[in-house]
Amino acid sequence: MAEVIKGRRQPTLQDLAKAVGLTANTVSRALNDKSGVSATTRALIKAEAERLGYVPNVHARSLVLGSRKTIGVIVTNISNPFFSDLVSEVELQAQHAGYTVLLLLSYESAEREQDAIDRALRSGLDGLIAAPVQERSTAWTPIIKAGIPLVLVSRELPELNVDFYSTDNEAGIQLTTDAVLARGAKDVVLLDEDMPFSTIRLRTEGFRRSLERHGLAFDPRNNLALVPPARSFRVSQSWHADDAYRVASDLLDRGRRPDAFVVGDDYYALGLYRALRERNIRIPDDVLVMGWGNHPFTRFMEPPLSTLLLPFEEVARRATRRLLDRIQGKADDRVVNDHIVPELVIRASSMR
Amino acid sequence: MAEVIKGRRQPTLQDLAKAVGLTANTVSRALNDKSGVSATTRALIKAEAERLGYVPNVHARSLVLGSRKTIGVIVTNISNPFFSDLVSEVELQAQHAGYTVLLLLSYESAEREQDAIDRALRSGLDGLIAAPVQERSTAWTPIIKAGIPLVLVSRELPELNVDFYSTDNEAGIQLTTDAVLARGAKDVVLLDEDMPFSTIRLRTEGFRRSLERHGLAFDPRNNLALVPPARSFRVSQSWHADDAYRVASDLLDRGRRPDAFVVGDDYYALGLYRALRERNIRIPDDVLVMGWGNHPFTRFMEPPLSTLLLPFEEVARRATRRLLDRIQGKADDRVVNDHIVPELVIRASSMR
DNA sequence: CAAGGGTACATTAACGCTATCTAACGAGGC
DNA sequence: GCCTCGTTAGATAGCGTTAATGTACCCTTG
Repeated sequence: MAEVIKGRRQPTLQDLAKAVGLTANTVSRALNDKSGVSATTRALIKAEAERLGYVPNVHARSLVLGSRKTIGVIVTNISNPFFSDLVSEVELQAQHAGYTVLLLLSYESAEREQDAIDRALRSGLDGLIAAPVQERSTAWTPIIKAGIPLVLVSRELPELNVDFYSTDNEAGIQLTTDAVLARGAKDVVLLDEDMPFSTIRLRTEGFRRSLERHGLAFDPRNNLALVPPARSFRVSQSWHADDAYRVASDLLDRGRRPDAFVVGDDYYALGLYRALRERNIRIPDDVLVMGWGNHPFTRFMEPPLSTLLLPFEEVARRATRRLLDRIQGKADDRVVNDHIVPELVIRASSMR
Repeated sequence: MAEVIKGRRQPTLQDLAKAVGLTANTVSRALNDKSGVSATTRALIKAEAERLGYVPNVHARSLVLGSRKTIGVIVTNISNPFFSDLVSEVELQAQHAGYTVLLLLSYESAEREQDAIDRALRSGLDGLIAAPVQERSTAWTPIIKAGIPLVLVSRELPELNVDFYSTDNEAGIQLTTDAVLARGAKDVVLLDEDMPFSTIRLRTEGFRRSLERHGLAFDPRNNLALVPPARSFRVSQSWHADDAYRVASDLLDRGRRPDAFVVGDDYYALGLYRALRERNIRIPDDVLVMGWGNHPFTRFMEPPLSTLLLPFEEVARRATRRLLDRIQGKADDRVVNDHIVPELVIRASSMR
């Protein structure tokens, strides 16, 4: 009994061939809908395959075809809604194209990223979509050397000269900044993370330009409030709000009273709201607030937070299509650098 | 030139063997740290492997070893923080054990789940962790027949007779219900999703028992407010809050004034807060509110929401360990059914 | 009815790796 | 100096599939 259950291995192509009295080759062609098999034999084979519960061995298949029909995704952390949206959409697109997705997490650490790259390299992937952690691009060269198509998202590594898709951070910050300036704000503070990422640099730059375009001076000491970088990326990002709360409280306690805040993360707005509320500073009457990310909870903040809808799904869609094109050799030689402009979501926090 | 770049395929074991003047066999043993190779040759081989950038071909390796060192995870949706935490932790544990993770999403649809199962079956996985969508267990039997170790999480399928790990829904609802009852609530409403899941049934049951243990009657018409089931699982779950807002508003507009709400999802609390605020019903003075899930934003709600910390990471940790044990044949024959008790997080919304 | 062409299947050979078995070699014991 | 034994490496086989090539056989055609 036990022998029957435990000892029965998965039926192979050979077993199937023997069962129908044909050779493995014919059976293979029949199942893969290739020519050279009569309709009746094909039907017979397929019926028998069904009956035996035959499942082709991917390992053997991958070996001979040189492909596993799998793409890898390296992101820091899927607790971040941006990345979970991104990964979800990649999975969906990949699925449509008959690919599966290998998930590799780097947890915002260079060593873990290196490890993820190594594992990607050893996983026989057909392609890789990655949001890099470090600015050092050399970690990725083995992927390129191995001939594995690579598409970057979210954070750019210009030296690598590979396709890149991202939300347009510069356009985004200009949208949010302009929105408060259009409502008459004259003294705006950008509350953002103190991290050496290109994304954050672009935001600061765009912010400065928006102010200057409106004839306002940009002074880092006055117009910038920096939230210390994240401590851990495992846990949910509520500490983002805590840190922002502290930074905003300090600023307000120093007597600073800007008439608008533009933040780099909706969670910062959460902390900022509390800091303002504790000091009876009213939103939007006394101060305008613009968020970043359109997190699901923002619509239910009090007052509802104006924010920026980031097109991460579209980023993922384009990146995946591009990757699949590269895998299938259908892509042109041009290296894509695509920044997708986000969308303003205006709610009460910025309306006066 | 182009020929050199494009034509150079990945070096194989044979290439490496030729380069060092040995056979593939010896090289294999050297690289895999098996006995039968002298220390000096081993070092020589490893150096040459490094120099050539040799990466073993997983396809061939998987074929001969019969394993891909990959486990699959099927969940409905990683936008749900519970599942993203779950998947993250599975990835972390798997990584430690030298496994990679294949992500398959079912989007809360039976057809997509079936598709995910098919793809899992055809992916040559060593094992599978899944949170099932449908209650029909037959979809999973091919996995079991194929001898792929399966561990279920979050939603149970008793007929399947496989290991199961979950947060303890019954204990959880009793914790939250008892918390408001202990603060003197006499008329409690459970605001939960109207879905035929075992998890939700268990919650309703536990809720009823908590009331009865405190000598209170349970009447579905009075003590239950049902939120219509989710429409789509692609997008973030802010509509959860919308739906809850509507249901709560209806209830309040019918003149019903319970002295406590216990909800099945923190997002419901978000909608509930708004409905209450609009009617000038104060939390916690007029009504106590208990959430479910300890989402990152709950600490920053006004007032901060008391809620339930769900030990999804622990669930993932145990499930993954069990799966790896099964894969490695180290598990006992006993089928595990493990419910991990959540933890109360008491904040202002339930304190009076 | 022989030549030609297509169909339907079989035979053989990879794909790149690991495992088992075998051979060569040098060291040590009597 | 012969035998034994342990160590190191080579030879061979096989994992399950697909691709390339071969070979019957039947049908058509002049």
